[in-house]
Amino acid sequence: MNTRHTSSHNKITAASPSFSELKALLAFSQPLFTLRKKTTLITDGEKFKGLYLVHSGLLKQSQLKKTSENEIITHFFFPGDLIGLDSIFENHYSGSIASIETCGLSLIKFHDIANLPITKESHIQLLRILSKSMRIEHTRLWRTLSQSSDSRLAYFFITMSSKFREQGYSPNSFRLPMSRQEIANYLCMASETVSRIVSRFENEGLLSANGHEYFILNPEGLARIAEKA
Amino acid sequence: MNTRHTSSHNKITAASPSFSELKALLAFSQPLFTLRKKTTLITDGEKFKGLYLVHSGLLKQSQLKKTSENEIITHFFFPGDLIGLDSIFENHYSGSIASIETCGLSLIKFHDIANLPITKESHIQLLRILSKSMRIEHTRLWRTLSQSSDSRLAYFFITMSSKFREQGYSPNSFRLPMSRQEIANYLCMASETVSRIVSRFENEGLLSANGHEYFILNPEGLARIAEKA
DNA sequence: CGGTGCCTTGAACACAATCAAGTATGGTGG
DNA sequence: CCACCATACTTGATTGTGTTCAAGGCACCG
Repeated sequence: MNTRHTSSHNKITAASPSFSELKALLAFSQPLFTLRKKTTLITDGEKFKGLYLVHSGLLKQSQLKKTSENEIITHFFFPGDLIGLDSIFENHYSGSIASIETCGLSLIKFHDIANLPITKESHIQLLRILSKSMRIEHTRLWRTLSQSSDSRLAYFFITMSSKFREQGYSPNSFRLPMSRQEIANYLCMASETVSRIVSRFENEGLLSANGHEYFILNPEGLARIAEKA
Repeated sequence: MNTRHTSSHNKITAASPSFSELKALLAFSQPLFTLRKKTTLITDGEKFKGLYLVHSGLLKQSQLKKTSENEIITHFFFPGDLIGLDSIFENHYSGSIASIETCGLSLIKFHDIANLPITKESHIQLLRILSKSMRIEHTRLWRTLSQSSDSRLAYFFITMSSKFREQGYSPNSFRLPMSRQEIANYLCMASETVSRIVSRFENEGLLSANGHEYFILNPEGLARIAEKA
C-alpha cells in the first residue's frame, strides 16, 4: 500500500490508524488510481458507489450555497481518510468532492451497507469508524459555532498538526496545500480574517507561515488559544 | 402507547413516523415512566444503558462549557424522538439530559449495539434512523454556522412547525415549553437577540408570540427569511 | 517584463453580544 | 384572592468582533 505523502517531510512511523482499522474493508478495495489536481471526483447528488480511501494527496468536500457566493467546505480528506462515510446509508453522495492536489485513491465498491460482504465483526467495526468520524465532525462543528475566530484557527492548526503526527510526519512542520480562502471556507470566516490572524500568530511567535509551509513554534500557546472561549 | 401531548392543540393524524420505524426496537421497550419537570435524566459521561423513547413532554441535551458561563443546548427531544442515538457506539452518554416539562419515557435497554437482539433488517433500520438523525443534525449545525440570526430563528420556527405537523398537531399554532434563553442557547445566540428578532417578526406579521404559545401567521415569509443568506 | 491570481493590510461598516434598566409573569404564602 | 418576590422577558445604549470594500504587494509564469 502506498502511503507516501507528496510533501518532503520526514516520516517517523509507518502506520495510519485508520488503515489498520480497515483491514476487512480493504479486501474489497479496487486498484489504486490517480486523480490530478483540481479535479472533481464526485458531483453533488451523484449515486453512491462506495467509499474511497485516500492514499496520498488532499481533497475537499464542499457545498455550494444557492445564494451564489462562496462554497462551504465541509471536509478535507487526508491520506488514510475515507470519502463517503456520510453517505453510507443514502443512495447518493452529498456535496461535491474535488482534489486540491494530485491524489492517489482506491474505491471500496458496494451499493449498500446491507450488501457489504463482510463479517458481522467487520460490520460493527465499520459502524464504529462511522460513529467516530461523525462524533469528531460534530465536535468540530460545535467548536466552530461557539468559539472565536482565533480559537477556531488555533484549533485548526492543532488538528492539522495531529493529522500529520498520526501519519508519521513531523507535527510541527508541514505543508497545507489548501489556499487561505479554502481554510476560511472550512472555518466559516472571511479569507481576510484568516490572513490577519495568521499574521498576528506570527507576530506572537506562535507559528511561522511561508506560503503553504507552516511551522508550529509554540504548540502550548496555540492550545491555550484554542481552548479559551 | 400513550402519545398524547400535554398541550391542548387539535390532533389531526395519529402516527408519528419515528414510532412506526421503530417497531422492532419497541419490542424491547421497558414500561413507560414519568419524569417530572426540570429533572435530570442523564448526567454527563454516564454509562450507556440504552435508548430512551420520548412519549410525551420535552427534554434538552446540553453541554456545559468549562469556561463557567452558559450551557450549549445540542438537542431538544420531542415525543417520538430517541434519546441516546449519538452514544450508541460509545460506552457512555455525552452531555447531560434533563426534562423541561413533565415527560413520559420508556427505556429500550441494551448495553451495546452488538448485543441488541433484533434481526438484521431491524439492525439496518436502526442504523438508517441513526444516519438520518445525524444528517439532520449536521444540516442544522451547518445552517447555524453560516446563516444570520434572523435565518436561524426563522428556520427554528419552521422546524418546530414541521415537528408538530409530523406529530399530527397544527403546524401553525403550538406551545414551546422551552424558555427564550434555552432557544438562544440552542441557536448559539444571546437571549436578547431572540427577544428582539421575535418582536421584529411579530411587527412584520410573520408570527405572533404570547408567552410560550406561538402562532405562525406567514409560513412563506418565514421560509424566505430562513433561506436567504 | 508585464501579467494574473493570491495574499496582505487598512478603513469603514454591520451584526450581534454585552451591559443596563425597566416590565411582565408565575408561583408562594398570607 | 391578593400581595409579594423571584424569575423571565423586553427594550435601549454601547461595545467589539469580524465582514466587506478597497488598495497595494508579492510571487509565479507566460
